[in-house]
Amino acid sequence: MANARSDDIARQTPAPAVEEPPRKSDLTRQRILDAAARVFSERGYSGTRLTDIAARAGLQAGSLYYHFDSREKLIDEIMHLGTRRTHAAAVERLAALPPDASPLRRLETLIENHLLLGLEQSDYSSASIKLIWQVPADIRERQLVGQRAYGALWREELEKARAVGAIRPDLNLSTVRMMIAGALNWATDWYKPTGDSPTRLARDLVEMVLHGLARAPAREAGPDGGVADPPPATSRPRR
Amino acid sequence: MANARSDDIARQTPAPAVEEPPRKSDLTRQRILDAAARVFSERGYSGTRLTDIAARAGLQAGSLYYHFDSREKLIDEIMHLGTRRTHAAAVERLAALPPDASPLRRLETLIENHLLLGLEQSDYSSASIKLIWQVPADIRERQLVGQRAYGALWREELEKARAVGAIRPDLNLSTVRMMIAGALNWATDWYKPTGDSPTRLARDLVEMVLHGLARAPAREAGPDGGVADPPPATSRPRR
DNA sequence: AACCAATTCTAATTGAAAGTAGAATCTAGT
DNA sequence: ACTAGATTCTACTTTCAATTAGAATTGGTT
Repeated sequence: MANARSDDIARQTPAPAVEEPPRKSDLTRQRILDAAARVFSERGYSGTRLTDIAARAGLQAGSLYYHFDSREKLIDEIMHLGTRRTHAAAVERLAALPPDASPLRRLETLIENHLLLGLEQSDYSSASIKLIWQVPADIRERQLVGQRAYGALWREELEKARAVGAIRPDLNLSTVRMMIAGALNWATDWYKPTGDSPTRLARDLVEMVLHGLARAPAREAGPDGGVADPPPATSRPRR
Repeated sequence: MANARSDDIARQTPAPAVEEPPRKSDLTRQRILDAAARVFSERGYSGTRLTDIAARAGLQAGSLYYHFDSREKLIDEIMHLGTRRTHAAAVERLAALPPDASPLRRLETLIENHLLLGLEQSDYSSASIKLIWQVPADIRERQLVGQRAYGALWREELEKARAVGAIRPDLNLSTVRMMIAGALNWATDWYKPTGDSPTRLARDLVEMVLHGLARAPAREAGPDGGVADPPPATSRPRR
C-alpha cells in the first residue's frame, strides 16, 4: 500500500508544517511523478507501461507500489496536477497584466499560456491535455470535474469580453470555448519542434482565434485605449 | 487466416467484376466493419475489445479472425475507410457548389462536411478522427500517410482563397489548417447530442473560423458576386 | 553493532484480452 | 441425400502488463 503522505486528503489540504518533517522518500515520489508525466505525455495512455516510468525514475516497477496504489491513481494525480498547474499559471499571468489591459489582451494571454505550457513548458500540463481523451471514461470523468475551475476562468473572460462588446455577440460561448480548446489541444499533438517556434505558433493562433472573435480590426473594440490587437506585423504570405 | 478478398491489394484496386462473384461472407465482413467502426468511435481505442465488436456483429470473438488477420488490421481498415469517406464526401460537396462559389463558401463547405460527418453521419469518419491520436504510433503513421490526400485538398482550397485575397495573408497556412482540424476534431469528442444541433454547431464554427480568416466583412472578398458569407442571422447573444 | 522502520528489490501471481486449432455447421452444386 | 468448401463456434493457449508477497537492503538511532 502507498505511504500515508500520498493520500487524497493530504493532496487537498497540505498538512501543517509543524508535525510533518519532510520524509526523504518524498523525493522519490516526486521523481516518479516527474517521470510519469514525461512518459505519459510522450507515449500516451496505452503506450505507457509502469516499467517505463519506473526505469526513468531509477526504480524497479514493483517499487512504484510503495508510493502509489495503482497505475490509475498515478495517472489521476499527474493529470490533476497538470490542470491545476495550467490554471494557476493562467491566473498568475492574468494578474501580471496591467489593470487596464483590454479583454482581448486577456484572452490572448489565456491562449498563449495554455499553448506554451502544453507545448513545451510542462510535462504535467501536456500530459493532462493529451491524456484527457485517451483515458478510460471513469478517469476522464474525474478529471473533467477538476477542470471545471479552469473552464470557468475561460468562460468568465469570454463573457467579460462580450459584455464590453469586444467580441461578437452572436456565437454560443460554450462552442467558442470548446473550439479554442480544440485548436490549442490539438496543437500539442501535431506540433513538431522542427517547425515554427511555439511563440510563433502562439502568435498565429492568437491572431486567428481573436480575429474570429474580434470585431473588424478597423474600428476600436472596447472602451479601453486600444492597446491590444495591433494590426498584423507583416503581410508577406508565409509558406 | 483472413480470406483472400480482404487483402490490401484488393482494397486498393477493386477487382474486375467479371471473375469475382460476390461471396456471401462479404456481408459478414461488412457487418464486422460497421460494428467495429461504431464501437471504436464510441469507446475509443483502448476501450474496445474484440468481444464487443463481435457481439455487435452477431459473432463469436474468435470468428473475427476468419475475416481479419488481427485487431490491428481491422483498425487500419476502419480508419482508412473513414478518411477516404470524409475525403470523398468533401470532393463531392465541393463539386456540387455552383462554379462561381466564392473561396470562402468553399472553405465553409469543407468545414461543414468534416464536422457533420464526424459528429453524426459516419461511424467511420468519427472513428478515424477520434482514433488518430489514441492509436499506437505505428498505426498512426500509416494513417497519416492516407490522410495526405485529404490534407492536400484543404491546403489547395486555403491557398486558392489566399491567392484571391479572401483570407488574411499573414498566417502560416499549415498552422491554420491544423488549428481548424483541431477545433473540428475536438468537437467529435465533447459534442453531446443534447446541446446545439450539429447544424447549429457547424454554423457557429464556420462563423468563428472564417471570421478569423476572412477580411473584415465590410468589403467584398473576391471577384464573385458576394453570394457567400452573409452577416450573422441574429445578433442576440446566446447562452 | 544491533535494531527498527522505511524503502526497494526479486520473483511470483493474476487477469484480461488477443490470437489459434480443430470440431461443428452451414450452403451450394450435383 | 451427399460432398466439398466456406463459415462459424468452442475451448484452449499465449502474451503482456499490472499487481502482490515477502525477502533484502538502507539509514538513522540508540
